[in-house]
Formats: sequence, C-alpha cells, structure tokens
Amino acid sequence: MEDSDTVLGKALGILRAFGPADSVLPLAELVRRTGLAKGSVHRIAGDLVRHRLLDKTEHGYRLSGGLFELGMRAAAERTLLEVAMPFLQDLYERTHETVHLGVREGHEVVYVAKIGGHRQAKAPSRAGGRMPLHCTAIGKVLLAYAGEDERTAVLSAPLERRTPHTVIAPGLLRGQLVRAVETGVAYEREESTPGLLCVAAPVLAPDGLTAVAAVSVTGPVGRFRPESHANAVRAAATALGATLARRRP
Amino acid sequence: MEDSDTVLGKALGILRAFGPADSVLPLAELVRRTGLAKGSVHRIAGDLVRHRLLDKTEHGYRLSGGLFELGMRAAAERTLLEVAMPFLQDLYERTHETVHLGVREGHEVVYVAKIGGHRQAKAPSRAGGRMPLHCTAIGKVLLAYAGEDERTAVLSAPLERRTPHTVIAPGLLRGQLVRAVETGVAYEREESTPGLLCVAAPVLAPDGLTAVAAVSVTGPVGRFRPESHANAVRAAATALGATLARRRP
DNA sequence: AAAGAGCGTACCGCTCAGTGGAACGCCTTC
DNA sequence: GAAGGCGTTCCACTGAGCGGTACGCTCTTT
Repeated sequence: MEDSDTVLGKALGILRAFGPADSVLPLAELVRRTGLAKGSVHRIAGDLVRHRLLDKTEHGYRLSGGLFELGMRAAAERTLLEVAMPFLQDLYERTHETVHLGVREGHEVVYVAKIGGHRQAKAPSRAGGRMPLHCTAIGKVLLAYAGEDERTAVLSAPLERRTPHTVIAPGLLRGQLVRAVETGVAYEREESTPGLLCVAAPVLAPDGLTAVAAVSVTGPVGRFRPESHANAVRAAATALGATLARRRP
Repeated sequence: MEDSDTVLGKALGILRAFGPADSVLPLAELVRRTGLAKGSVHRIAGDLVRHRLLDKTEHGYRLSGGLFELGMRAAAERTLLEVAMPFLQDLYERTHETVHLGVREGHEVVYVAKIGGHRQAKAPSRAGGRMPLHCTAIGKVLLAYAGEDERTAVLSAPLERRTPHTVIAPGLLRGQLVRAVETGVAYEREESTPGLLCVAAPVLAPDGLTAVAAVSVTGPVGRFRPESHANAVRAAATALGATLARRRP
C-alpha cells in the first residue's frame, strides 16, 4: 500500500499488513494485502522471523514480541507513559471507569495508554490504536489546541459519520472546540461508538497554548455522567502537565 | 552486533542500537554502535524516517511513534495486556504498590506492563524491558514453571551478581524454585536492585503446569512487607489465569 | 586566525543481494 | 480425479544497496 521498491518498504508493508484485529495471517493473505510477489513475501517474512519481528506459527505469521519490546523504547511515548501512569492511576481510582491517554498524530488520535477495570465499557480503542479526531473527546481537545491551520484542515475535509450521533457539521464542531478551550474539557456522546460517553482534558505544554497529550474518562450510557467527572479529568491533566513541565527545564 | 549482511539486519541493528536509556542518538553514535559504514547508516536511517520508525531531530535520531504503534499490535502481548489490565488494576488498588506483569523470553523476563502510583519505589524495570530470571520474583516464578531443561540451563550457567543479596548459588536458587511451586509465590529481597522487595505469582495455563506469565507487587524496604501481599498477588494471578483459559477453548 | 577534529551530507562505480516468475508437492474441496 | 489454494524451493537477471571518498559546516583548540 506504500512504496515497496526498497526491501525495507516491503518489510514494513508486511508488518503493517497486520490490522489491529488480526493476530495470525497466512502467507497467502500477506501476499494479497501487500501486493508483493509470493517469493518475496516468503523470503522477507523468513528474515523478519529471524529478527524476532514475526513469529511463525502453524497457521501463519504473527507479530512477535521483539516488535513489542522495540516499540516500547520509542522515546516520546515511553516517557510520557511513565510520567503519566500515576496520574492515570489516580483518575481511575477516583472514577473506576476506563481511562485513556492519547496524543495527536496528524489528523488522528493515537492512544498511548488505556486502563480500566472489569466492568469497563468495551470501547474499540486500544493502546497504540488510532481514532479520528472529530468524533472522540480526546480528539476534540487535541484539535482545539492544535494550530489553526491544522484545525481548518480537519474541519474543511469531510467528517466521517461513525454513528448517528457523530457531529459532521464543521460549524457545530468548531463551536465545541471553542467551548473546550473555554471550559478546559471536551465531551463525546456516542459519536464514535454507540453507547459510549467520554470527557477529556488537555495536558498543556509549559506555554499553555499547545497540548502535548490529552486524558479522558469513558463510560457507558446509563450510569455514566460525563459532567460529573469533568473536574477529576481536568485535575489529572493539569497535574500531569505540571509534572512534565518540571522534567524538562 | 547481529548479522548485518542484509538490509533488514542493518536497519534492525540501527533500531536496536537505541538502548532503554538513550532517547536521541546522533548519526555518528549510530555508526559507532552498529559498526556500519557511515554512508549506509545515513541512507538507512533516512529510509527509516520515511517509514515513521525514526524521527529526525536537531540533535540526531529518535525512535518514532510509528514503532510504538507497530509494537502494540504484537498479538500475544497485546491480548495478554488487555485481559490482564483489570486484574492488575485490582491488585494495585488493593496494595497501592508497583505492579508488574511479565513473560519469559529465553533466559530473561520481559515486562509487559508496569503500573504504579506517585509514591512507587523507583525500580529499573520498564514495560518492554528485560531482566535476568534468577534475581527477580517474576523471573523465579517463571523459571520454576519452565521446562526442566530450561531450568538447568539457567542454573548451570554462571548467575550474575547484581547486588550483594543476589542469590548466585544454584542449589539455593533451586530450593527457592521448589518452594515457589509449593507455595504459589516467589520472593525477591534486594536481589536485583538495592532497596526493593517483591512478591510474584504465576499465571498458569489451563494444564496447570506451565506459566504463561507472572504477576508481582514491588515495594521499598521499610514499609513494605512482601509476605502480606502474597495472597493478593496469588489471587490476581490465578484469576487472570482462569480468565485467559476461558478465552481460548 | 589558523589548524584541527568531528559532524552531517553527497557522490559514484562495482557487485552481489534481492527479485519475481515458474515449477513442485501437498493438502482440501467439488 | 480434476481443480484450486496453499507453502516451499529454485534460478538467472539486474538494479538496489554498498562503502570508500570527498566536501562543507560548526565547534574547539592552539
């Protein structure tokens, strides 16, 4: 799906052929998804196994633990994760709902952490996973604090309708972003996933103008009242921001 | 440090040149660590940047978020992590000490998760990081439930002394392993890091004979009494084991 | 100010690693 | 028993990758 004229490109193509859903893919499927020659996929996959990026099972290939280890060394997300963990922990303990930590990556959110208990609302989000900016609470917060150019770029592109509640009117969304900056929190009400509500607050950089990340609390329609957690989320996010600022003088 | 005759090998060499400690490395340092030609490192690093595995900063290269995303797709650790999270959460809430989840990878532990609060004892462990088997509570548990051949392999090799308390006598360690199987928990008392104590329990496969992972609670010498958390750790680990068994019929 | 060291970048001709089409054997499925 | 899908192996061609060389830059040193 990308440029596959270099060995590295092909290898990455194979690795990225694994969607968030699939755990083990047979060779033929990899050939199909990557569009590469069967022989090439066979050989490269073999190399990847040798390098502990893939595991070869009876039924095909699987992303290996070596990849996990490598990914956890990524500097930015790792330090963010480590510093944030205590605050996320506090937040969870106070709310006992699913807690997310996310950063912006282009026009999407990438979740850096997701913690929750047994009775958590089953959200499609996963650590390392992505979501559109416009239909999630974290996304809205991040978008609200993104540069004006980024914001208009997102708002002028067609906004994908994920559920009947997804806000796809740019004007409406822009209003929500303004309110997010004013109030320090953004909400999502079944806009990305039916049955899920969410509050998010920004983790601001020392300048107070840009968001380096965002924290959210998610819960199911019914028992969950996002507004009642707004303060907790805001507190966690600002505390995290202050701690991050203290680390990098 | 590995085989670097294939492009992929060189690329991996570059990525793995990043130790857990360093966040940004200049080109020259990568050349030094990998032993590759300067031109090659330059070109490959450029390719890696293009593929979102590296970021290029003012002061050098840095492992990028793309790597984090990719690593989080690793099937085994991801599902383990997701299923385990609620149990780890419970355990943390009950103890308010640092909680670890680890799996065995060769003769080392790989930590899949690490959660803790503000007052956590600062351990050198990190998610995605490694530790020797013989000097950690999780390692001992995993070793106790490993195959007999694996166990003797570890015990017959010289055991690295990490601290004055590290158990390096194979007989002594073997005794601890036997006790671990009998009691369902293993302990570590400043054997990997001065000032740290730890209790761990195995997450057993349905057969009840092999451990798929291990859970631990860590705390500082002084206030922390590992024995008093043995039951909580054991409970969390067995509950997790039961849940995992239910998922794969 | 000049010399030096270390850095990132750019160039380029040689060559062998990587390529992908073809063919094979092994399974199901129809 | 034909047909199709699968994983694997083989092999001759070729251009991607290689690494030595060279340049410009910014510091530090003398």
